[in-house]
Amino acid sequence: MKIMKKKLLIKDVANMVGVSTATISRFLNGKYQSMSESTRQKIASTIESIGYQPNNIARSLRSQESKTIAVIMADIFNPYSMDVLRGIEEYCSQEGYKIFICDAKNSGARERNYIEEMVNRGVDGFILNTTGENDLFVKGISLEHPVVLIGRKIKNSNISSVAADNAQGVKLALEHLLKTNCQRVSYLTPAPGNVSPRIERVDTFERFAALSAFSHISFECIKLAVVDREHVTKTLETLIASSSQNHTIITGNGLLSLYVVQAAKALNKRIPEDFSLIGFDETEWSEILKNPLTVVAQPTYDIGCTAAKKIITTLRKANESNETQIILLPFSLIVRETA
Amino acid sequence: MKIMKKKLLIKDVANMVGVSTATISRFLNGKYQSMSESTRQKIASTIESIGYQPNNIARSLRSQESKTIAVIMADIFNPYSMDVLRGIEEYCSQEGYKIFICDAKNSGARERNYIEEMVNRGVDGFILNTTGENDLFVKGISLEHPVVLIGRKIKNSNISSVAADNAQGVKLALEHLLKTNCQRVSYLTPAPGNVSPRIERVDTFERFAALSAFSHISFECIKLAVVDREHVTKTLETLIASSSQNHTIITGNGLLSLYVVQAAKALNKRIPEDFSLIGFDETEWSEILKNPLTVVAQPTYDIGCTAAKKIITTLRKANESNETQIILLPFSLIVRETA
DNA sequence: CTGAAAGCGCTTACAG
DNA sequence: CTGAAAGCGCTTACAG
Repeated sequence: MKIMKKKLLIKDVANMVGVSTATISRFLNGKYQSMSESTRQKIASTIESIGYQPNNIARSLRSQESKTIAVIMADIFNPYSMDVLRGIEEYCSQEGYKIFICDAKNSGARERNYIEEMVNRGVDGFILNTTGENDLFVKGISLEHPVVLIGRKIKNSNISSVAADNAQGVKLALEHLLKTNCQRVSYLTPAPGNVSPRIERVDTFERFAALSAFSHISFECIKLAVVDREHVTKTLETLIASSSQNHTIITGNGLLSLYVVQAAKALNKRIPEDFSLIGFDETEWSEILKNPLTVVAQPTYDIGCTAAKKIITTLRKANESNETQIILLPFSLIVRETA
Repeated sequence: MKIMKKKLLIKDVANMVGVSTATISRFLNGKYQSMSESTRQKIASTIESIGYQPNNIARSLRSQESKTIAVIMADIFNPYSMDVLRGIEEYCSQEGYKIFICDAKNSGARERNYIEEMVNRGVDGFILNTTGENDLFVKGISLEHPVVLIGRKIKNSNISSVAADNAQGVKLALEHLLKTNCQRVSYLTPAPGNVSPRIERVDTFERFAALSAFSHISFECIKLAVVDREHVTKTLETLIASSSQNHTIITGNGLLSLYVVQAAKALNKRIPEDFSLIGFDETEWSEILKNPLTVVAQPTYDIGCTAAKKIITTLRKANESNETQIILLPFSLIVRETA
């Protein structure tokens, strides 16, 4: 037996106060200058006492804004994504925005579906950690809706983006190696495809490899078409078989770091005794390894906050200047024991 | 320079096809029986070719349903929550529902705000991993909106819930210990407060402690008012100082497991040489420890799917029977090396 | 099988 | 400072 206390409407409030719905609406939207102090107070106390809350669906339909932002992540279950989301969520909720979180599961098709669905749900803007498979489509969307990209860029577009400074991150890792007696570096990365940070890092590695300061170190980039435990184990096995002394492996993300640590265990290799390891991205477990993991960490939480701030600022300035910005945030090196 | 291609409306489609908007609307809602085969086809091909997509805000306002479910988690950044969310997301998206994910950050006040906000945004139902601080309020909500609880229960209510079977989980852990020569068990848990699974586990521990089969083992429950690394380290230090032989610590969640492992490292204690450890909840890093962690794991993904299924079924059956269900899913024991 | 018309609950020019 | 009225983009009884 459901006791449906009838939902209160704006006209109920209007009747109780003895004014029109227009005035109540003005109150709800904070337009206090356009009403007398006394009506203002009457409305305030009435709403307070009966606990009226406006229907946001109706507000959105009429005002064409929903105070909602769609956040579409390429892969939400990556720890990187989680931390970024935390930043986005915190900033948005503090500014009165709600977020739709969508997981593209690394599929361009899913990503497109979500974007369309969110347009139809009237979100005010998008924060996109794009799969890299929808550059053209996303450019199109950005002409009609505010978009900020996180972690990934789209070439030849004027879409704002917030990301870690990959060139600086690679530099940080390599300069650290210069202080050791490292003679060989293998960078393990998922196949870059059209994913901008992966491309940037590989490019930076290759630039450094050509530098005379690094001439005593041999470089290689290993691009994994499939990232799972089995493939990483096989790769590591080959790598170690051919291993010279003072070999450092750099892993392109937290998942790869995890797989390498697992693979080393399976192959009975010790880190750093048998090879050194630097991971991109901080992980929950970095510190609890027998030898804690040395890591080059992104400011994930900041990336989230900054992206949220950028989109909300854009929304507020509406059709004003709204300049494109590429915001780069620095990595930090956390030296522990594996390198 | 924004090129706003004017958003297509239902009346545009109606004009193009040469029927009324009512007919288009019927098509959109799949009421094909109430139109001729030929209009149906004309509408289908027109919509397809111009790429019309209905405005969901308007649909929601009019039809009073939004195909949206609010998921409010006590603490989203708990790995447990993440896995449950994955299950919810997958089931919902497959059924055409979108979800709002909210993080109460373990605050009852935030939880209440989110619930109200979501009501005003017209969600069709709630999946709640409640903080335990809003039992009365949630009961009230459940009279007016479909609610399913996950992981946590509300006493004296007839709200459906999906959770792991805590009594069975504790049993699993303790029966495993019976096979070792364990003589002392310390169960580390966040202070139970009004959080049902914590209470259930403590109760079960105490029931078992009283059993003759366990009479050779001494039991204690340690309820932590604050859960952070520092407090756990202190607790562990005390615990170990007083330690008899064959001491097993059981941790009440993944975060506690992490802190205990870190604390052991800091205190220079080895697991399982100095004490054994069983963690509630599987973690990403269980396998990469020097001695991989023995764990009692919840079927998190299943919990999510099951909860999503329950709420969607309820929504579909509308005002039908809609029976209250308490669904208990089993833990599984993963024996590794720490116990 | 199809359409005219009312209405979902708000907001906002417009007029006073 | 305030209200009457139109309208956001759909859906749905009702009538035919």
